[in-house]
Amino acid sequence: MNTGLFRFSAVINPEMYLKDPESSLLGKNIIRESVQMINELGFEGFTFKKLSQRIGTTEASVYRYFENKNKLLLYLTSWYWAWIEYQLALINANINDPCLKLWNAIAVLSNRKLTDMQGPGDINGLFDIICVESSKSYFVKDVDSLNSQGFFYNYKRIVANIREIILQIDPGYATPNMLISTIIEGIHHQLYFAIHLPSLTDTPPNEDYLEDFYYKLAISSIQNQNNLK
Amino acid sequence: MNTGLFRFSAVINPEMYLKDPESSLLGKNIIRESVQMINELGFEGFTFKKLSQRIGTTEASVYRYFENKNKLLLYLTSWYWAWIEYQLALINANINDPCLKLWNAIAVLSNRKLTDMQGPGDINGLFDIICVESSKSYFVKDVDSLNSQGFFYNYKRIVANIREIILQIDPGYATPNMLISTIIEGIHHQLYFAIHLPSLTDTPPNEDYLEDFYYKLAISSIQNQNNLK
DNA sequence: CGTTAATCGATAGTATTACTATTATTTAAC
DNA sequence: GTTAAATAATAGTAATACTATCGATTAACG
Repeated sequence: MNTGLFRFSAVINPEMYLKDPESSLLGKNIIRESVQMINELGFEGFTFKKLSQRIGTTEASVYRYFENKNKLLLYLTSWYWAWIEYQLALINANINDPCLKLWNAIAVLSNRKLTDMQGPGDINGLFDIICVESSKSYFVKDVDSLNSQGFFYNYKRIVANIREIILQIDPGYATPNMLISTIIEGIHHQLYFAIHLPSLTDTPPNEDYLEDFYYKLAISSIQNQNNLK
Repeated sequence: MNTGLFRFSAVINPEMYLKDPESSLLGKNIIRESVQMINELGFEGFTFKKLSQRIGTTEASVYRYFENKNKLLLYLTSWYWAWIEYQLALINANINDPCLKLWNAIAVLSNRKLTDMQGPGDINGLFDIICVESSKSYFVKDVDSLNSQGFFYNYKRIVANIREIILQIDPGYATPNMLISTIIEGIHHQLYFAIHLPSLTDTPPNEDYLEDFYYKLAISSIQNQNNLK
């Protein structure tokens, strides 16, 4: 619950929707229930028809908000990255140690360090969608067109954001973008593998094994880049 | 061209197909053209109808070989991993240094060190499918059922294979599976990002930047796991 | 040489998906 | 109280993802 005098509001490229889902009750229902249903049915099994039946409206009404379900997925992922940007700003406010900042960032990306301010909607359900379905928003034939329309801007901002932290640790580190995107996608994969394909990951020895693994991976890569033959 | 007296043959779980595509000319056409068409149209745009028109047969005939296009994708990815297992065996035959073995493995996984023995079919086209589409074979609602039927066995074998190399470098390394699956998925992502979302990766400074990055990442993680606070 | 079985092509048909269009009704805005 | 906007209701289309049936061809076997 948000009891404060300000609240989080995601900045989303308006071209992702036909009508702003935040602007009406129906729009909010579309967002809330689509998160639920994508997790229940998987993105392939999810359709606007099923969604409209569940929220007691018609397919045509849903289509007035989103061109198709891929655009809806793009909207959800962009919303998530805006939320992450906000979480990063909060958790690293007034912190100077760049290593701690990196640790915090990795914890936030692992959905572990959530500030007490709750997000609107089901943020855990949304995180599950990010882990399982979000790569389907860019592994598509029209990725270049989507990219030129700025549909991946929110994701890119997070990568740029964490790149600055890494460069604070070592301004000479050569491949910060590769490191960050490897870690982000890695977190999502490992969480999925832990549930569905456990032999592709390792049994968690402790609570924060995931942050631990990726933080150490990052730090050792940064520190060792010039020490290896 | 294979001019030798033995040739590569992939071992695939027979439950992935209804009729072995290797057993007939039509089956081989299905495999060859589906690799082409999935790359041209993307997996979502690819249909059995379009495939059958292209190879001059009927939809029903294609359905006699594969239950649906997801099973075909599973077949293609399994075929790829069998091919990789064979490549790994060749490139690391008679090599003792586990670090060199790891480097070779990462080079093979990056589609860079191909032995002179050509694989049947378009291995580069298949590799593109692996980078872009293969995660869609496990990010599905019925992943657990597919997994229990052994449909990801060939992938798991590669991970187990490279885990042994890592444990040769350091028998005490705690998270070899996480490291390997992170690297494998990372390679595929970075190659895709380099073409379509370049701000999520870094501009390649040299030819083997990708192997270089992931090899250093692996080695520094292995060497440093106990040196960090 | 003839029978049988397997394979494939041809055709047809169904349920679902992914939309688009139209109209009437309700709600909100001024 | 009028006007405009939003939505519900209905209908319809093209494509997708299959399934079923039926001959024609080929191969396998005795």
